[in-house]
Amino acid sequence: MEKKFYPKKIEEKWYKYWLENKTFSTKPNNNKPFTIVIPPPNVTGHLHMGHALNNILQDIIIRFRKLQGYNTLWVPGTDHGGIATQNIVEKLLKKEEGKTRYDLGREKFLQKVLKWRTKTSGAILDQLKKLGCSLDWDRVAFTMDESRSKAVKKAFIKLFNKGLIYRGKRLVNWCPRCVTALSDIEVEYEYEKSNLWYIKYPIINSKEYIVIATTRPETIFGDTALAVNPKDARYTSLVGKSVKIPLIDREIKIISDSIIDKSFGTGVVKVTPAHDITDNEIARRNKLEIIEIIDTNGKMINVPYIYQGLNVEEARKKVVEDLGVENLLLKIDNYTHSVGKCYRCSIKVEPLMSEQWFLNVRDMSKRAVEATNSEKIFFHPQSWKKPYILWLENLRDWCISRQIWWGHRIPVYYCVDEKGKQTNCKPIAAFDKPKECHYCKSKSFIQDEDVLDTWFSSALWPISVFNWGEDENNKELKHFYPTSVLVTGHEILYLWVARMVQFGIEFMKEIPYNNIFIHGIIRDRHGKKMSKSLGNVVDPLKIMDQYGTDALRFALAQAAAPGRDMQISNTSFLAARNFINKIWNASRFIILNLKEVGKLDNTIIQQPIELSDEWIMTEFINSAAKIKKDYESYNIDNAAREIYDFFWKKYCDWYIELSKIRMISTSLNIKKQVLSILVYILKSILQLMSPVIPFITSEIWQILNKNEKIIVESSLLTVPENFYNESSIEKMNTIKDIIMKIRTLRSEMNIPSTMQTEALFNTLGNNNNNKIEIIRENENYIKQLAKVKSIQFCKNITKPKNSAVIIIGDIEIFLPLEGFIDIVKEKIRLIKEITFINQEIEKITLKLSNENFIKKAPKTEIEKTKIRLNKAKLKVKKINENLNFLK
RNA sequence: AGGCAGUUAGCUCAGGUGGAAGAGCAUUUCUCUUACAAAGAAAAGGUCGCAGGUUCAAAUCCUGCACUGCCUACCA
Repeated sequence: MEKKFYPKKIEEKWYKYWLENKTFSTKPNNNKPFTIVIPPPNVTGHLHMGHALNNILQDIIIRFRKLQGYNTLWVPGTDHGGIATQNIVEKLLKKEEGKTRYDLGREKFLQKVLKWRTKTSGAILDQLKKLGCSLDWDRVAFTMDESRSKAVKKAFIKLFNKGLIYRGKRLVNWCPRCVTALSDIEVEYEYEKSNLWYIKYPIINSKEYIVIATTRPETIFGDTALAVNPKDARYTSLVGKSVKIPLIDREIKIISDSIIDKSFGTGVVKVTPAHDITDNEIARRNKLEIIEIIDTNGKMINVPYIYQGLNVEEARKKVVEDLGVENLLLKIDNYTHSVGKCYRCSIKVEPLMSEQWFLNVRDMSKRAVEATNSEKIFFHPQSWKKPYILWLENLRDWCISRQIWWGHRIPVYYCVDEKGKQTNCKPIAAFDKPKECHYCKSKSFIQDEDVLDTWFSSALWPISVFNWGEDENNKELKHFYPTSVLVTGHEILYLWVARMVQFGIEFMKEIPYNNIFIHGIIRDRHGKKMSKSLGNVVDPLKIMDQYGTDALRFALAQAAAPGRDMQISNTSFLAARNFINKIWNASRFIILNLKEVGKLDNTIIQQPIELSDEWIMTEFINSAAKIKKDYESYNIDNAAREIYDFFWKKYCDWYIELSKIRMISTSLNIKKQVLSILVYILKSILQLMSPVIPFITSEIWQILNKNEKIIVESSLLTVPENFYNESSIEKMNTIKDIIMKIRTLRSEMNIPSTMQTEALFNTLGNNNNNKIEIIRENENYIKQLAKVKSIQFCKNITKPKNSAVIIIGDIEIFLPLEGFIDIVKEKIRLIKEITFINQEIEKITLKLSNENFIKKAPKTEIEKTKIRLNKAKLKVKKINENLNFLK
């Protein structure tokens, strides 16, 4: 323990130790469980700052609860990441072999993905280890392993048999690039500059036109009506009439629907039910025909030959051009609107008609809302509760099928006849291919081609990790479920969190967690979201190498106010690293001194014998209570700040410095006494720090207690409440104030630090024995920290020659500074102080002369103000006296 | 369009229940003082977004506005 900089090597050493000793492996025991399931990162993923933050916060919570004696469990795992993973492997396939997944076929392609995933999935888990995460590595789960697959099938079959899962042709969000349907929340909306095209539709049997405004002229071929608001007087006479669709001359009717906004565009809307959600609803209400004109690859179909096969953009250009030629384009406005994009590939989503599987979530949502309203689930911060409930209440059925290959294949089987043709029998949901159809006795079946939305398996995560799929009455599930808290960013609140609640209630009759801790997003120092395209990504692995894992953890913890985004930059990591180093060095000081006194029974705290002892104990008791409360209420940032403040500003700056007086004592007993307190507080604060900075605290703890349990497995030391002494804080403040004022003076007078001065404490009047008593008792402190060699006490003397003065209440402190005092400087200093105090006096006098203040303010407040005024007045008087003396 | 946050020192942020503006980083000055120069001591730096209101008293409570960010939405 010689080095002045803390050794980073210990991080690897300690994690290895924890792994080898299975420190984080948990079995149900008699203690109260505290459980967290990890938000499983995608197998494709590599650790970014967001992961680091998310997992560090979980780790902090788990580690703290372990210290408190809970039966803690944090379950690790990874997600198969459906579309995202398939996309990556497809790209790789194209690059390496120039092939598409169709060239390989389903089976071979899946083998390829599996092979790839075994290669990569270890990486992210190793990175979690590097972060120090106290996950139970005996329980690594994967959303597509056997047990999780069983859970998915089981859940599907239950829902299917209950009639909640159904198949139907509906308008869905479709990604033409991923060639699959997406759920409503997998679409991200972005603003885009575009145009509003005003198109003339000729009215039948008339020379008139009716003009519509649209952002999608290419979809006119799919129009099956025009719609106006029934209350729109401009058009009432036209409702019921027919118009011709430009370029194809198909006739459609003008209808009315109250959803139409009179003030938008011309107040007339072209209705394209097959490719617009609103239009689809209008069509349903008005029983309109649905004509599909865009296929699953985003190409035009069922349109005149010249447009056939064009993609949407090309078709738009051509249609606009042709409308112009026909003189049916009235005008083009600039227009900015939001367009939906695929959350996986950012390609524009096309709403289109497609046969998909849906899950009816109405009842589940209702019960999820009830659970929140009845306060079974708490949000941290609370502000997320409202949007969460609102979302659940407006939820539409969930499109759960995807037209990709990587994922849980829908466990639905259709029976086929001898010719291999699908029959009309009811499809069957089952774990395995059925033996025989109940209806037609056919023995051959085909399985549904689609796979399930990744989030379907994620929604089962809190129960599937406890092997619900295999046995829903197993001991572990009963013990660890419901889990204690879910820690997540708000970006997957709906995608994942809400659905876990729905499924938890559905399958376990109980919510999956009691608390939802939502943290913010990490931004760069300009407040921008970190993204690859912006090139502002900070790699946590690099930060760990550069500053150490503890520093990374501390910096993130300190910034993680619930629900608030955080800006983080190198200076935060630097500051954190310096703090870690401070801990190391302070511990070195104590350990070096411990060696000198030999063995110290550090389980016994000796009685505080002087002010600083009482003070640090009292401060510690206060801080410890705050830190614990902050950990428990997910205010990790506050806990980190309190730790920093207590340890550095109180323990190091004052207590350790003051302990040196006794440390240089020749009496072993005196040394032992102060060391026992130093060690007790060090050990306790190390414990309280250890959830945030597990490595350095483990190392120091072990040096302090060679034969004891490691800090991770220790129990929090009891706080000696009987040493609490409120008055010590006030007393200590008096001493600190004096020391700081002397230091300031010395600094302003440029007194060399090597020079010790004398100090005269001059008491004014008679009624201040209390304070002077405190100073008398603790004059050592002033000598030690303010570089004062001797202190004299006197009463009502006038200022000695060549000395500077400090006035604190009714005590004057004279520092004789023969040879150092600069009379001019001292004068300027005193005058400056007087002007400052005079301003204060003015303010207070004004306040006290306010009749209403005297009448209405509480008496204590008036008293306080009066005392302040008197003190200020006295100070001015004394400074003036000193000033006169200088003349 | 609606909802929710935020706006305090140059930067990043603290400031339960209203009673004299706080920290870290950066800056300046001194100090390698026997745990720590990745440190210590000190200084400087603020009309608490703007405008009203409630109150004896507002950074804090209320109303409006502005800007920033996020979420939601059937913006044709």
